[in-house]
Amino acid sequence: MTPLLFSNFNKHAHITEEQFKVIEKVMDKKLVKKKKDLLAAGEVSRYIYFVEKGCLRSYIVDKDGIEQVMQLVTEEHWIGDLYSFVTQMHGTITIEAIEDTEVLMLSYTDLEILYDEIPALERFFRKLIQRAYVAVQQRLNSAYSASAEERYRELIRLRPEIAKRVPLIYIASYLGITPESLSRIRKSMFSKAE
Amino acid sequence: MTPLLFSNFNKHAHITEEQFKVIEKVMDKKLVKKKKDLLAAGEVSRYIYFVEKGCLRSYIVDKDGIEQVMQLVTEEHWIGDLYSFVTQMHGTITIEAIEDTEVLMLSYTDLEILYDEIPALERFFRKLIQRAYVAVQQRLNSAYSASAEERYRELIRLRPEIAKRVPLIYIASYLGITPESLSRIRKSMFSKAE
DNA sequence: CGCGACGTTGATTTGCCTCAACGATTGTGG
DNA sequence: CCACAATCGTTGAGGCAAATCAACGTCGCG
Repeated sequence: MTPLLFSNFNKHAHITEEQFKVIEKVMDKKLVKKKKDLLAAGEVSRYIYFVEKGCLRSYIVDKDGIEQVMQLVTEEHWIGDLYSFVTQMHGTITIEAIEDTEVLMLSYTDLEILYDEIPALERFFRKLIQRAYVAVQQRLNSAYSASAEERYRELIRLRPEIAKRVPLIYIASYLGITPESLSRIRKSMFSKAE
Repeated sequence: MTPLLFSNFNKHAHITEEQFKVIEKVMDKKLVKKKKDLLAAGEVSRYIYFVEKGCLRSYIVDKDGIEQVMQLVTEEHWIGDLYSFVTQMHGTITIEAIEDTEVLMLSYTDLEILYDEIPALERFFRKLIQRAYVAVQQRLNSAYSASAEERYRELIRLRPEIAKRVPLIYIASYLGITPESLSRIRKSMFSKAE
């Protein structure tokens, strides 16, 4: 029994214990050591992952060879290369553990079957992706209209646990700035007694 | 009968004609004149909209009073303030017609009922939002790692009809740049014989 | 016709990047 | 268990892409 996952489902949907047992049966646990990849760019992503313990980042490598962090995820959140997962084509995203991490894996083929068996599961993921869409749209707005310092303050406000746990180089990349710039921003924020 | 909507549903789901008739019955048509609002910031968005004819933009006004265009949408696409729609809280997005436009409206309350009656409809919107999520995530990556000119070229490549139909001021805002910068980018692109 | 919306051009500024160097930790193989 | 390397964070100097501020031409339309 994995209570974190059960409560996660029931935050935004109504999955019965019987339904949950069916889902749980097809999900395997996987451990990922710090700095190791859960998914490598170029692979077809056959799974999406629910984080039970630890911390992960997903990133792409842009045309200049720069890693661009897309997601920073801790316990009780889902992560994956959604493009590759839903199309079952080769992906561009790498997912790497920032700490030793435990995830539960849900495969594409199992999920397709479960969607037909358990409509509440499809509802859950529809709502999950709705929220993710709204969140990334807001990040895009910030990228275009807020300064680097404002984006960093917003991250601290909305996701304090990320700001604490994740090395600044990944925070910087997630905010679309260089580590040097983030360092200077922090310096000026602390000297301004804030 | 609205064949555009029926074919749109069946691009990524399987909606029978009987199911479609049920959906169609609750959707009203609305005309929006050029420059008029379909949805104003501050309202609760009770509808999502399918564009049958015309062109719309959605935007927010940022803290400095600058309009930030979030979506540019033409025929056979959906638009809405998803945050306000799914939470039924006050929204921040305005939707305005760029041309005289005809939309079909689907209300929150009707959709909630239809989700229970027609699981295929829930599947359709799950997939629709999945694609929207992937697209906006890619825009975010571009915002952080591509130049303004690269983003503009990408828009022309991926959405040529938008680049043709939409005034440059809105294109610029959608790309997160000023109209002056877009003008200079276009000048240099054309002089470079491309 | 006159006015607002749209697009362009020029001069100047600026926020963040690049490049370079250097401590402090952490981890690891000999 | 220690030496050495890699990772992480910081600081400084200089550069650049795009913003800002200002002005102006054109077009469509009420």
